[in-house]
Amino acid sequence: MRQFKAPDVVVRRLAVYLRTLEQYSEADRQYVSSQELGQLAGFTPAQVRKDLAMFGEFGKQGVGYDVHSLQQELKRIMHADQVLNVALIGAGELGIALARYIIRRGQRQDDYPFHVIAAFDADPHKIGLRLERLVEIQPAEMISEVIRELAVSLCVITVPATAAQQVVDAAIAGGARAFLNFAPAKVSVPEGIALTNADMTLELQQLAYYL
Amino acid sequence: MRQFKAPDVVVRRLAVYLRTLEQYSEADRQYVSSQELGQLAGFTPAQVRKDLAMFGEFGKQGVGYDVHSLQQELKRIMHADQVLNVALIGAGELGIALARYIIRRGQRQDDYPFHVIAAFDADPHKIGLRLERLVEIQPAEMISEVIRELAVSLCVITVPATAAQQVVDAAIAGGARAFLNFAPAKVSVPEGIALTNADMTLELQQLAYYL
DNA sequence: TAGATTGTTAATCGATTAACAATC
DNA sequence: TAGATTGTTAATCGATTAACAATC
Repeated sequence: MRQFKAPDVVVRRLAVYLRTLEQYSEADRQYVSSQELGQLAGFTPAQVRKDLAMFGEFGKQGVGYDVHSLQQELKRIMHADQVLNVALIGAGELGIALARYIIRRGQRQDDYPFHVIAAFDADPHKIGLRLERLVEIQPAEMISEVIRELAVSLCVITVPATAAQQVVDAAIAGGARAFLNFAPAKVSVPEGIALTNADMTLELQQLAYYL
Repeated sequence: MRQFKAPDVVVRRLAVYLRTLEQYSEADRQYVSSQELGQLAGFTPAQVRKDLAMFGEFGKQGVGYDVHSLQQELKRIMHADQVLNVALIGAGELGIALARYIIRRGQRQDDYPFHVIAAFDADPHKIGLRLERLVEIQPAEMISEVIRELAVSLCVITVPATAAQQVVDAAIAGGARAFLNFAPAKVSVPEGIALTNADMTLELQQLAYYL
């Protein structure tokens, strides 16, 4: 297990740093300072240094961070250096669109770490259909079994609110450990399981406050 | 303008409370305690009370909160009591799926506050097509003008990363004030404009850390 | 009245910012 | 060496939790 628990806000920023570094990497820049990285990522230089220092000493005083090696370190920390098997649970219109989005990105970018390898739906009419001619939709009853067989670690949840908790429970039973939940429902997960809510309506409702 | 600035984390929880209250409302429960609401929403009773107390005294000691009136108050605070005009910018597969999701929810639930009334795309072949036979896709050049004419306040951004900043700028020029950004790009907005990032890859990358 | 639960204050906890010695 | 920038410590800021008087 991990020796210390980095705050969620730091993890979020690390993901942004990693995305930002790609630009420097593509531009073949050798070094980047916390100042520059912060600027482009939208954070202060002090925060960049503090965040990175939580995981090691990656910089050179007076010079900055080596773009390539920092990118490697961050990929390692964020597990972006390994293939992660993703399952789609709920193959409605939204789910299919999201899954296609991930699959296509993986087809364009060869080091894209997220591979959609399973899809599930409760509707018998959808069973056997394939996403992008690749991923076959399987019945919801198979969730635990298939997730275990295929070593799925990450699930995208796009079922109706009423079904969310039960499919997540089934996925956890199969060994899944992280969930991106688009269902407008509160889903409880045990210690050690990660879940992020991405319910569109909730996001829009939050934004509405600022109007 | 608003007299005090509630922290973003509080706004997020308010949106959850509002969603949670619907369940009590449908069950025709008259009162709910901070204990019960917190339980169902996934927060502590103390936090519920503190959050609500920031906006007024909505409860009765010894009794709890009147479900209906708290719901009304929260709707007012969150601007869920008024129709909010939403534009979709970027009518690719993901955008269309998200817009349909919002439109259909509005068709099912008559007090759903988000109304998609405009859609834009840069692809000439898509101009004139309609989402759910209702919302016509217009050219990207029309963003500022149409947003102003139709009084759009909220935009869902589903364009490629390279186009994100410019369409947001155009929307702001037209008077839009809040953005839900699905593009994998950092978008800068001036003071007073709200923007939430909902980039799927970023969300998945964050989750990957916990594996 | 007795029991329950709020609204609020004080205590704790954690994250951000500022500053600077270390050092490339 | 001189200039630049890191890693880290201390100071500040803000959010959460605990506790309880007020009161329905």
